[in-house]
Formats: sequence, C-alpha cells, structure tokens
Amino acid sequence: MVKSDRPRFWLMKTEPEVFSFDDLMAAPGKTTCWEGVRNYQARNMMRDDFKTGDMVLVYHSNANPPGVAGIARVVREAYPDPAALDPKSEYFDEKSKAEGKSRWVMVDIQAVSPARQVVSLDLLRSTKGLEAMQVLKKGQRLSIQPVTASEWGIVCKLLDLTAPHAANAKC
DNA sequence: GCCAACGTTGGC
DNA sequence: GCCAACGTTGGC
Repeated sequence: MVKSDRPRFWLMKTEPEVFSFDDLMAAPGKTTCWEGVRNYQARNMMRDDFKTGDMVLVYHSNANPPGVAGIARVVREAYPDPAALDPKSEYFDEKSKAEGKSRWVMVDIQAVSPARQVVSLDLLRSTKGLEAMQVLKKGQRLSIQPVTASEWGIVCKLLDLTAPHAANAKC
C-alpha cells in the first residue's frame, strides 16, 4: 500500500438557510448528496481528490455567525450531479443540457458529529495554528477547500464534539 | 444592502 | 490570448 499525499480533510461551505448541518443530521442516514457545486476548481477537487472516508468540516456561510457547524465524512465518491440537467432545478446548467450529460459532480457525505457550539469565523481567525486556512483569507470564495491534518486537529478541539466517540479515529 | 474579490464570458 | 464587462460570493 503506497502512502498517498492527497489531503484527507476538507472544508465544505453551505448556506444554512439552504441546507444546514442540522438538516444533514436530520437526513435519512444522516447522509446527503452535495449537489449544486458549479465551480470548476471545486468540482475538480471533488472529482479527483475526494475519497471515501475523508473527513469534512461543514461550514456555514452567510450565517450569523459564519463558522464550522460540525463534521462529516465522505461516504460516496464523485458521481454526476443530475440537477444540472433539470430545468426546474436552481442548479440547472444550460451547457450540460446541450452536451446531454452533467458536467458537474457531487459526493455523498454523512454527518459524524455536530459542534457543541458553532466555531465562528472570528474564533478560527484568532486561533493559533489556523493562520493559513483558506477560509480565513479575504475574498476566498471556493466552496470546497482542503484542510491540513494539523488544522483539522485544532478545529476539532474547538468544536468540542458532542459525539467524540464517532470522531475518535480521526480527531 | 454594500462592496471587495474573484470567476466566467465573449468581443476582438 | 487579452481584458473589460458582468455575475456571484460572502463578510460585514
């Protein structure tokens, strides 16, 4: 078995008004498909780098406060996002329709544990060791971002997970 | 609602 | 391939 250098930790943004971590907890099997990513860089990361078992920080953007609401794991690797072909979907994509197939992909993620309290952007910003996190950078709009193992460890402590047993292996 | 930052589009 | 115009993101 060759040791891989690929990131094993990710951050995924969602607007809680659209789909919150609570919604994920309430979903069947605490699992959902992560539809609607319409940015090539983000798509490529999901398509090429996301592996089953990778861990995810679920980040609430456009929220009060914005911050990490919980952790999840990747339970299904990239497959075509059918919403791109559905004219009634807000994620419909004219070009995919013209090509006859979705040019976008999604993965499935499953909730692992909510944060006891949302770890706000402010807190992330003021925590030593997280200075290089992409989400802290001004103008960083990517909805999918790699997270280093060290950052993951630090954020997990801040999250004070309510289901520590579930995260033991990775935290 | 403002607006800075960044991605995408399309004329050339 | 340049780059201006436009659209979107997302904190504030």
